[in-house]
Amino acid sequence: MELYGERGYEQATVTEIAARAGLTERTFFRHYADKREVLFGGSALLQELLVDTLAGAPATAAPIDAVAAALRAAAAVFDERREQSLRRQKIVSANAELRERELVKLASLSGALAESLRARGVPEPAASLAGEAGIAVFKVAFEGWIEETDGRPMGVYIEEGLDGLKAVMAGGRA
Amino acid sequence: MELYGERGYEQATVTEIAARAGLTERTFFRHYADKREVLFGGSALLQELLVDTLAGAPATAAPIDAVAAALRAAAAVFDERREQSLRRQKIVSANAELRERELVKLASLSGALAESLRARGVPEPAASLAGEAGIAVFKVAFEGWIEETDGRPMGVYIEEGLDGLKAVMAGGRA
DNA sequence: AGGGTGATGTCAGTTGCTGACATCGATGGT
DNA sequence: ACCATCGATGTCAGCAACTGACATCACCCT
Repeated sequence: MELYGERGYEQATVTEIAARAGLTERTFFRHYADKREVLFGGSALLQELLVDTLAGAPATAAPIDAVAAALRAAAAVFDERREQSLRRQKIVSANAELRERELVKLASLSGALAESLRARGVPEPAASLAGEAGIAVFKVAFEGWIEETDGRPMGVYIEEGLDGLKAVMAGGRA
Repeated sequence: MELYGERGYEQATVTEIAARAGLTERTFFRHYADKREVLFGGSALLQELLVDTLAGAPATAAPIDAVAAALRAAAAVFDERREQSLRRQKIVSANAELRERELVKLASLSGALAESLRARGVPEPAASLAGEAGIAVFKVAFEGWIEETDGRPMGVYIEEGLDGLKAVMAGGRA
């Protein structure tokens, strides 16, 4: 399916993609809601991992700590698939429509975190804020992890992001 | 241009919209990059307001305080146009493509805040984190402000969001 | 008057995406 | 073994978003 890698996302027509997979265009659209979705199937798994980890955190844990646990679990998964993540991200960031869709997936993750926090009894707006904060940290950490070439695992970037956001919200200057 | 309000976003074809404005479909696409952009023209103004306000904050202000000032300025503008915001948001939230585009605009705001902070000498990743945090607060506050029917101005929701996020990041439970 | 410039119209074409209907292979009950 | 059913796939026709190429027209400047 990585015809996108060869010719770029826009240049690859759905008909070609389907043909390459031995299928019809119509069949493609029965499996994926639209041309973009092919690249975002894994996001549902990520969301599941985040929610499950968050739900598994001790009931006494503060919301931000439960979110942090979820982010750490996610980071571990990404570290296992660095190559694949890199290839995928290269395609996504090269195209506006794909970046747009990525934001939708991130927003969905944020919503899922918030929902999961609410299930633990965290009231609004704290639940939504914690969900958004978690995804903000994830975004910034992921970006750093993808760009850097030193072999630092994503978990390090997550901790850096968590600490950085805590400092910022406490009125820190760096 | 609020043919969207009458028949819903999807039902209104670009040809119709253009005709209603006394123009051609082709001309429409010369003014707007795509069908969605018509509803997001104001976002550039909002971005300008945020950036200018942030740039106008005292050089001694902590990043989060500069961001807070920008959010307060934005809130004031929204309060002046509550009716228009409500009508617009009703259309946007009713359609997935429009919600998607809204996320792009919010991400752009976040990036602009970060850029502006960097110009003040705030290092990465603090600048990006503060930008993301600001937009997170904005999102949650806007949502609350739009849904509620009591006449509380958006500034109140912004303060609530800022305090809430500070509490969350400090390890608070509500 | 004439020439340049920018906004608009016209036209033809590509591509993402959808609905309706046909086909076909596997599965399961009798 | 037979057939009914069902899920996945193919076929076809069509709509609407979007684009490139070219013509036209209004307006301004000299």
